[in-house]
Amino acid sequence: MSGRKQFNEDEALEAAMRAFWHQGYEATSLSDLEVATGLNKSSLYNAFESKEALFVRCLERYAERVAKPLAWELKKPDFHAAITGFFDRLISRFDDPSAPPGCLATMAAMELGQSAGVTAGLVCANLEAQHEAFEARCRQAVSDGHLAADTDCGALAALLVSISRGLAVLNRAEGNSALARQAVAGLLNQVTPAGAPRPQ
Amino acid sequence: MSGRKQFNEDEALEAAMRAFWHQGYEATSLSDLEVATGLNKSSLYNAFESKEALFVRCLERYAERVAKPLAWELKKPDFHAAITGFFDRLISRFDDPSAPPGCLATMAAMELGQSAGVTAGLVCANLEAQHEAFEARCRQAVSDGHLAADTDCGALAALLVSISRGLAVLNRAEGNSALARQAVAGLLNQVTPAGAPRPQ
DNA sequence: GCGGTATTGAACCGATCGGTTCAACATAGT
DNA sequence: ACTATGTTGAACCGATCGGTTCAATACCGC
Repeated sequence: MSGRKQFNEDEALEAAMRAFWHQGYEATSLSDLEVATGLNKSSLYNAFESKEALFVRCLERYAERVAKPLAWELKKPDFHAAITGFFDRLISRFDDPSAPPGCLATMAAMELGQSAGVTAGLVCANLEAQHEAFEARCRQAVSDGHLAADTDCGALAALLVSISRGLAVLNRAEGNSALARQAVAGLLNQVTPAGAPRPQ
Repeated sequence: MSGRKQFNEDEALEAAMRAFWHQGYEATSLSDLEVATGLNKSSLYNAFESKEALFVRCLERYAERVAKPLAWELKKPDFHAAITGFFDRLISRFDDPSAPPGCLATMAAMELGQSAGVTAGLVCANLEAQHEAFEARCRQAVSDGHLAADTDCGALAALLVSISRGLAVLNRAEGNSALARQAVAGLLNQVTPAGAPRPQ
């Protein structure tokens, strides 16, 4: 009941998430996490069971605090505005110098691959969630008349997932958002041209 | 002059490349490389200067032996066939169980980020090369009348780069090519519908 | 067989890894 | 002030890391 209760778990998680986001899972050592969180190794081990367990918490936090707000853009009633909003917001995160480059979930996907374990499962679930969000939005666009009735929503959604992950790769590699910006421009030209319903 | 000359450098490089491709740069230890190449640690250090130098050689080999043949598909005279050929061939590599999942260059891009060093430069150069190859092909399609005259070829090329890297992420994460296949189908539906010249 | 060389195995280096333990410490409630 | 509790620092564990060295070995051309 009594005793000291300081040390904000939320702040620690945020700091750890950013550390992992900067350097990847393996490259981030417990020492790095100590520095990032300002916590002692013992405290870290005490609060979170292990490095992997901490990383899982960080991935969950990332999905909740970073990925989900992006998906909110898809709620816009106009399909073109929704897609534009999503990718514009993604690009502006790339431009934010306070945000680490790339995407934590994408880094984890490449690093951990399909290795057994909780993390790999989370990575796949994250991918699936993004796919379903896009697919649901595309289906809505079809019933709204913003997309042709015969649109393969699953395929289009997979394409959008692929693009968003590819953008993260581009941003991670070159550090700026130049190429990613071009890619988004290309996307908006080709896939969802302004003026809503696609011809033909 | 005389002496022994066995130990095929080409085979060693191939094996090392596949090892890096499977596990990433950091996660592949010298011991792993010993097992993969069948060479002694001393031999590796003797033939290639260091682990990083070996990795650079592997990246160069990857660009030459894996990436370049993919780009050859772009030489097909019909634009739609060229793009289809590129991505179909990429997908079939994902289906090849003898090929490691994902893409070595993309893994390196995520892992090494924009960290200083030779490798980071190579990764960016690789990205730029792919972008230029796509852009040149798009320009040709414009002059062939396969793409609208006002097409932003740089943007479209960046989009295609982004998609191809995103596909590697998808394949890496889920191990199969299901989602990647869907994404390519979406791409072919939206960006380069069969029947050549895009409407409008 | 002989000489010379490519290759090997093994030992070793300092450093770091994730994980664990525990005594010392600081603090908030009583 | 006392005590219970959260936190800290430091030492330690076994293991592995990339890198280096060197004597022993296997093999080729002669």
